[in-house]
Amino acid sequence: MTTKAERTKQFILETAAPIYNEKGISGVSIDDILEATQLTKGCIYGHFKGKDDLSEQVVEYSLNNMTAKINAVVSQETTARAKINAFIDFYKNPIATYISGGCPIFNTAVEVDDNFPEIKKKVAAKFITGQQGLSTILQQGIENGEFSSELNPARFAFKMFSAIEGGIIICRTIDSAQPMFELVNDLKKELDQYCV
Amino acid sequence: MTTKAERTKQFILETAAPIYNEKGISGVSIDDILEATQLTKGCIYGHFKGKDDLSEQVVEYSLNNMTAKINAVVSQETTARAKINAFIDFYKNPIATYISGGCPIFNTAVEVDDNFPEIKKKVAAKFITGQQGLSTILQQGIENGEFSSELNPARFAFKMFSAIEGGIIICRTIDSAQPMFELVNDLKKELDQYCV
DNA sequence: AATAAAATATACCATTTAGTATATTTGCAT
DNA sequence: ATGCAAATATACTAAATGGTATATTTTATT
Repeated sequence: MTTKAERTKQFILETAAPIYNEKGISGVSIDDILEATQLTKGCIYGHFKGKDDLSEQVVEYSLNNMTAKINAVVSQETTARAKINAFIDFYKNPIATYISGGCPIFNTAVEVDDNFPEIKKKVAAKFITGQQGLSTILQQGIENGEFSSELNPARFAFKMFSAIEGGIIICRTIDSAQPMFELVNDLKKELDQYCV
Repeated sequence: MTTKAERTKQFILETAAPIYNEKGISGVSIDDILEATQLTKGCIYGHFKGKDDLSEQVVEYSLNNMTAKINAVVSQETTARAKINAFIDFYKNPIATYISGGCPIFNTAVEVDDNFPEIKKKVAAKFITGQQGLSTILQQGIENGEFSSELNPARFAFKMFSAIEGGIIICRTIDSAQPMFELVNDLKKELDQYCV
């Protein structure tokens, strides 16, 4: 059974997550969170040591939430090809993103790069496990005969992930989803070339 | 002849640019700029209306500086192929970037997405002209027989640019340039396929 | 060299922000 | 149902931040 405090903390994390994703860590104030949650300082500071702690936990929540969602979508599929397509499709709409404000993994990566070493480590870990996950799927696709051994799993995974994340950012900035749809098709076609 | 004020303003922009690129607009305080420039508030506010104005002009300076540098590098080459390679190579080192802190176009894009509509417009314009520039180079490459007409200039340009920018961010976060070097090679190889 | 205008420095103010001490309310085991 | 501990609210403080009014210095023209 969940205690009241656990539920409140969860509620804070859930409510703060999109705000952090939109405004960025430096752009969020405690008052923003108070207003959104309709809670008070005493309550927030009862659950978090301070703003740094709050930021760290909110970002961690967003990262975990995002990767869990991706894993859920991908693991529903059975073939390697279908898994990769599911991954690509998960990201295909750059405007209406899973969590408002774009991909939290990337948004966070850009911001913490030079200034938040602790959070940076967490994002880096997500990149590495994500990259490994995609590589493994592609590798298994080669092993079970879906893909030709010409395919380099790690390199294709990196290129695909980079292009998708970069594409999202460009599309969100120019307010057009069209290039992303084309990109998604191109990436699928590129993988087609390795289908035996 | 440049006046003292013009030189001071230029100095402020130059000095502030990497700070903004590293910390982000929301992460920079006026005091950061005062400390870096060793100037005083009276001086800063003599040149800029306020923090918003300063931010806007610094970002604009960084964007223009970046695109001018890219243009310089690309326009030195004569063939379409060499121009594209020059573009790719310009971005190939994600750790030691032209301006400290990564690509200012992308860093800015991520931050202003939801909160700074005026600056967002400027970044969007850079994306669009950049995309057009690359497309035009590829198109001319087709026309002069360097590339096959199978190549879709706009789509290849978008994929390439997205992958490069996404790759930079991932590499900077995981503190490794290796995947970027591989990506750069893969992109060049991909373009090779269209060489006649 | 003198001077007006432009540029820069100094000293201050108001607001926002993070954080804390303490009071009050609420949850929950007995 | 009651009492205690946990959770939340209130009221306050200190520091940081953006901004301004005014004084001083510097630049450049005559």
